Amino acid sequence: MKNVYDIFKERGFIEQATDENMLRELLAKPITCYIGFDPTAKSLHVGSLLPIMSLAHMQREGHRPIALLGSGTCLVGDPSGKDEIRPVMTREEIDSNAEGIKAQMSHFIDFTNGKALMLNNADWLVPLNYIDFLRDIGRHFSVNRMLGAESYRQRLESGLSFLEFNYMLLQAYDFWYLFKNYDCLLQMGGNDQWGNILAGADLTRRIEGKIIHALTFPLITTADGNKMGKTHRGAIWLDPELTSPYEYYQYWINTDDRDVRRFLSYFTFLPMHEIERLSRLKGEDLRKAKDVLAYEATKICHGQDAANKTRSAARQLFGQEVMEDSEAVPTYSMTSDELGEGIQAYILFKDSDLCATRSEARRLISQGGAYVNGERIPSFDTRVGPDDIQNNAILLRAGKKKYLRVCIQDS
RNA sequence: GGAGAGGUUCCCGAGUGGUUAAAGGGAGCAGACUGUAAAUCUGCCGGCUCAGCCUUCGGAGGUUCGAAUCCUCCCCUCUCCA
Repeated sequence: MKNVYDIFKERGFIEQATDENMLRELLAKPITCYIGFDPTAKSLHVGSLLPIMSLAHMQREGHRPIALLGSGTCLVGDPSGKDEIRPVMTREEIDSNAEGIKAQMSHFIDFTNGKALMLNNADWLVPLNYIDFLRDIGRHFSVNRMLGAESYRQRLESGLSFLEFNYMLLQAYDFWYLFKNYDCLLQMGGNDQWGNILAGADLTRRIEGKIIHALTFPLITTADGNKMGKTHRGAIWLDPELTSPYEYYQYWINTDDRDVRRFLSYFTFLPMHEIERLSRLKGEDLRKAKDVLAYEATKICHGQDAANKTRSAARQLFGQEVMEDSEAVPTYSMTSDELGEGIQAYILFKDSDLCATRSEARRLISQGGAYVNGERIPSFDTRVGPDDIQNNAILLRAGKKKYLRVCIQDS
C-alpha cells in the first residue's frame, strides 16, 4: 500500500504540514483524519473539491476520514480569508444547508459501515457552557499570539468582531474533541486554515500531552489569477440542480492550458504516469487531456452516466459528432402555443435566459453573436417560429460557447 | 462618548450646480484570429416599447428652471482620542 503522504506529495496537495517524517510514519498505519466544511451555502462548490478529493484519497488508502459539518462554527463565522464581517446566519439556514452538503459528499466518499464518518460540530458546540468553556479551553489561548495569526492580522485592519475572534477556539475545540472521542490524529484543510488547525493541535497537546497533526492544501488559483471554481457567472456548484453536469463538464473543458496538468492531478484519480503522458501533449492535442479531465471530473461528481451524456452533448454541439441525442444540453421548454407564429429573436433569447435582459439580447444579436440552428441572426427582430423547429426543438447559440435547446411541446 | 475622513454604476476610482447614464482602469460580453486554451486587435458594456423615454451616484426630505454635485436630518464604514 502506498503511503498517502507520498500520494499527496506527488499530486501537489501539500502546502504545509507539521512534521513530514512523523506524518509519513503515522500514515503507514490506518488512522482517522478530518476536514471541516462550513454549511454557508446549500451546496459545496469546486473550491472545496481539493479537500474532498483528499478525504477520498485517504479512504482509498485505508484510512478513516471524517467529514465534519461545521453547523456550530458556522453560527459564529470563520473570519479566515474573508475581508469583511460575514452576515450572521440563522440556525434553520445552516441546518438545511448541512443536509444538502451531506448528500453531496456521499458521491465522493463512502460513508457506509463506518468507513467514513459524517459528524456535525453543532452536536457538541451548541451545548457548551460559556463559563466552563472559558475556564477549560479559553485559558489555554494567548490573545497576543492569536493576534499574530495571519487570519486575524488581515482583519485587524478592516474590523473583527469578538464573535468571529472566538472562531479559532471553537475549531481548536473540535480537533481536540475528535481526538478524544474518535482518535482523530490529523486535521487537513485549506492553507487559510493553518492557524486554526495548529490551534487545535496545540490545545490537544496542552490538555492531553499528545501530538496531533496538521496538513494544509495550497490555495488554488487558475492560471489567469482567479479563484478556483469562481466564474463571472458565479460559483461552479457540485449540486446538479445549481450547476448542471453539462455546465460542470464545460467548466473543466475550458481549463487553461497551463492548468491542465495540475488539475488532472488534483481532481482525478488517474495515475501520475498517465497524467504525465497527457500533459505532455502540445498545442491542439492538449484538448484531449482537457477532455479526459472534464470527463473524469464529471464522472467523480455526477456519475458515469452523466459524464457520458455530457461528453456526447459537447461533442455534438462543438461539431465532432452528428446531432442526434441532445438530452444533456441545457433546455428551455415552451409550448407551440407560446411560440405561435414566431417570436422576435431578442425576446426569445431573453425569455430562455440566454441573455439577462432584452437590451443584452439586442446587443448580442446586433454584434453578430446570436445563432438559430447554426445560422447567424441578421437583426434583433428576426422572427423565430415553427419553421425553425428541428426534432421538436430549436437550437440557440449565444457567442461561441453557450448553447440552449428550446424544446417545443404540443399544447 | 469626542474629533476627523468617507459612502458613485459588478469591482477599483474620477467627478463639487447644467455639455453626466456619469472619465479612466479592471472584470465581463461580442466580433476577428484560433484549439470550446492563451495572447492580441476592434466594438459593446443601467433598463425599456431603442436615435426617444424611464430609473441610478448610502437613505429621507429641501433649495433650484436644473443636483451625484448645495442645505437639513438619518444610516453605515474607516482613522485618531476615551
